[in-house]
Amino acid sequence: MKLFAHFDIDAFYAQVEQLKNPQLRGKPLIVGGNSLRRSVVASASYEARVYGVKSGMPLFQALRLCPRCIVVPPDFPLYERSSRKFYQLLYSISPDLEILSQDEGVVDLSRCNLLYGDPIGTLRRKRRAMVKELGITVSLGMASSRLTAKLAASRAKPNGFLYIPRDKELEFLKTFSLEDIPGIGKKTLALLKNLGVNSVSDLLSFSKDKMKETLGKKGENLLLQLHGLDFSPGIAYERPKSVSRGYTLEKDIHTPEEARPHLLYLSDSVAMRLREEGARSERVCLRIRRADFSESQKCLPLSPPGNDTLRIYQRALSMARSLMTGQPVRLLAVEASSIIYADQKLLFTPPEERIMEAVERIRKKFGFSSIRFLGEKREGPQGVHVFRNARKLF
DNA sequence: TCTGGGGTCCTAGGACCC
DNA sequence: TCTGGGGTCCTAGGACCC
Repeated sequence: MKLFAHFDIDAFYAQVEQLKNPQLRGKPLIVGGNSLRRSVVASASYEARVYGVKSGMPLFQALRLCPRCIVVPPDFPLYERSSRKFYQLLYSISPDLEILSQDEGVVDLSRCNLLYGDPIGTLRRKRRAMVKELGITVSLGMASSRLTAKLAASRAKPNGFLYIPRDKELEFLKTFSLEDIPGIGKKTLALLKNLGVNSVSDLLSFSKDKMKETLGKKGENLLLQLHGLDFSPGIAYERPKSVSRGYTLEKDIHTPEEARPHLLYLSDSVAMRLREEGARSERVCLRIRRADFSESQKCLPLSPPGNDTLRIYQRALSMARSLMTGQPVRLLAVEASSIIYADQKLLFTPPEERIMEAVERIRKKFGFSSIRFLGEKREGPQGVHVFRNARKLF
């Protein structure tokens, strides 16, 4: 029998911050970006959600709803460590595991019949043990399909458990609105409404061919998943296919010259991440977002494939020269894609990489900021100090 | 006071080759 | 003269997710 257990950490970043700093516990907390003016809520504690604060909401708007909310900048390396612990606990349940994000994973229990006589009861206990072990709460949804298990976990939040038996699944799915279904975003929702599909019930009775015709492969897959007919194999872990770094600038810029220090910083961050992963990239892309929120992207091959800061930077700068044509630009992002890992052998090592190996050794010994590229913008868009005066602004 | 950052997957169109 | 058909690769852009 098919059975999936979908684990989802509640308000992940906010909970980790509250675990780190006990003074934040029980308080309305927002984890959010580096700039008060131009960032959004990355995660909000349940105490903050009471005020209507949601992730993705602009920070200034969230603080208007909840002036007594405490804002903490994100500490990604810390969340990374929590994630790894979470993954290990999932893996100990079964290696038939798919990691979906930093705070979500689904275990396929279909082959665990002999191991767990009563999988529902066992997993329920395992969730409680996991909460104790991690020090943060996790919700668990169980069902015979991935999609239903995920929705069950979302319904169980926070700190809950929900199992949907096979014969109750369709009924359960119909209690959700279309926009709650993963894969249905703004655009798809509008398309569906145009077709007269206004509810999950409507969608369930829609023909597969018609879905394929209007929404392509995605629509077809969505329908299969809703009917519990998704047989794609789970994948425990895949190495990243692309690595990118980008940020919104504190102030709009207009020329490639102004972009230079940012591009050098972003290129260096991307290159460092590639080296940490033992990876090289065959393609460098630059993405810009203009003040009107329109975006453009350009890519250039990196031949031979590499992970050195300077060659990535040179390409980013040359693309900036063709992309930036005078309009105000608010975001810059550098991406390395078409990644080759060290175990996929290269014919020879480009000389630039030997320089980077030396840089790496210096940084290891004397710290990251001990060596920097000339003209590089070392800080992100802005420091953290702004939050101390946040309340004065409202 | 407009609207983050880091990813994945899919599609459409053009170039190129036989 | 008046111009095929199919496969593959590359690039740009769009939609979506947490």
